[in-house]
Amino acid sequence: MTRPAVKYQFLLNEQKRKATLRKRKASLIKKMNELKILCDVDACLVMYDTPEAPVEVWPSHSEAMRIIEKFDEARMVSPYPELDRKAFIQKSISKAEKQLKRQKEKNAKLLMEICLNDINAVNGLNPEELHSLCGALDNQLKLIDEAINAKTFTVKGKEQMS
Amino acid sequence: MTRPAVKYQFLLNEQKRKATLRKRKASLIKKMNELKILCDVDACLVMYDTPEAPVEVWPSHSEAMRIIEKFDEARMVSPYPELDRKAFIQKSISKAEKQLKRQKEKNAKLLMEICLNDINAVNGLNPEELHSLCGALDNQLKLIDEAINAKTFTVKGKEQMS
DNA sequence: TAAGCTATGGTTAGGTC
DNA sequence: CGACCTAACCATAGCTT
Repeated sequence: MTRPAVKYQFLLNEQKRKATLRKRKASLIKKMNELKILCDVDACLVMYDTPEAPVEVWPSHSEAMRIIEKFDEARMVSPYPELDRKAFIQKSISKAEKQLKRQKEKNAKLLMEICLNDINAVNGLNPEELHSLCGALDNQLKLIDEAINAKTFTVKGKEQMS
Repeated sequence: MTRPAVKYQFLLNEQKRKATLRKRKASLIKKMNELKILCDVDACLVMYDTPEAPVEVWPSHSEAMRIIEKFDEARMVSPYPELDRKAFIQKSISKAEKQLKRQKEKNAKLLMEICLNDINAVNGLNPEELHSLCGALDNQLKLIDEAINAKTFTVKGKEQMS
C-alpha cells in the first residue's frame, strides 16, 4: 500500500511478510469492526496462514458460527443432510427463535443508544434527518413484526407435522 | 474515520449509512485481497446487512466453503455427526488429498512467480536477502514433504480400516 | 521477534452531478 | 441512488530499539 517499495505481489522475504501480515491483519480486523459498528452489519472473517496453521476467526468464535450458519442456509443445503425432515424443521424453529431473540436485543440496544447517547443529537437534527430517523425506527418495528410472523408461521408448521 | 463529523457509532441517517457501507465494504474486500496476495494467506469474509438480506461472501463462494471447512475442523467437531466412522475417515482422506493438491499448486505457483517475474529481483538481491529466499524455498520443500507424509499416513489408515 | 516512529500515499466523509 | 471529486484523516513500509 503505502510506499510500495517493491512489486505488489507475494513477499518473498519472510521477515517482511510476517511483519506485514501482523500489521495488516490488525488493520483489517479494525476496519471490519468499524463497519459493524457504523452500519450494524453482521460480518465475520476466517483466516489461516498455512493449511497447518490454526484457524483464526473474528470477531469471535461464537459469532462466526452464527454468521456461517446463515451462509449454510443461503447454500439452500442442510448442513445436516442425515437428519430427517421433522428434526430439521425443529432445528429451523430453534434457529428462528434465536433470530427473534437477537432481533429484539438489537432493537433494544438501538433504542437505548438513541435514548442515552443521542438525545442531544436528536434534538439537533434537521427535519430531513428526523424523517430518516423515523424511517429507521419504522424499519425496526417492521423487522419485529416480520420476526414474530416468521415465528408464528414456523410454529404452525410444527403443529401440522405432529 | 476520515473527518468523523459525528460520533463514532451506528449511523442513524440511512442514506449516509448505505453510502458508508458501500464504500467501506469495497475497501475492506480490497484490503483482504491485498493481504492474501502479499502474505499468501487463506481468508474469507462472510457478511449480511440484516437477517433478511442475502449473505455475501468473499473472495468467492467456493473458496469460502473451503476455508470454513477448516474452521469446522478446528472446532474439533465433525459437521456430520450422523456419519459412521468409516465414512467420516473416508471424508478425511478426500480432504487430505484436496489439501495436498492445493499445496502442490501453491508451490508450483510460487516457483513460477520466482522464475518468471523475479529473476531480475533475485539477481539484485544482497546476500542476506538471498539467504531469506533460500529459507523460504526450504520451507516450501518441507511443506511438500509434510503433505506427502500426511497423505501416506492417511492412506495407511484407510487400508487398516477395510 | 515485536513495538514505536515517521514520511508517504491510500482511504473516505461530505458535497456535487 | 450511485459515480466522481477533494480535503482531511489514517494506514503502513521501512527503520530503529
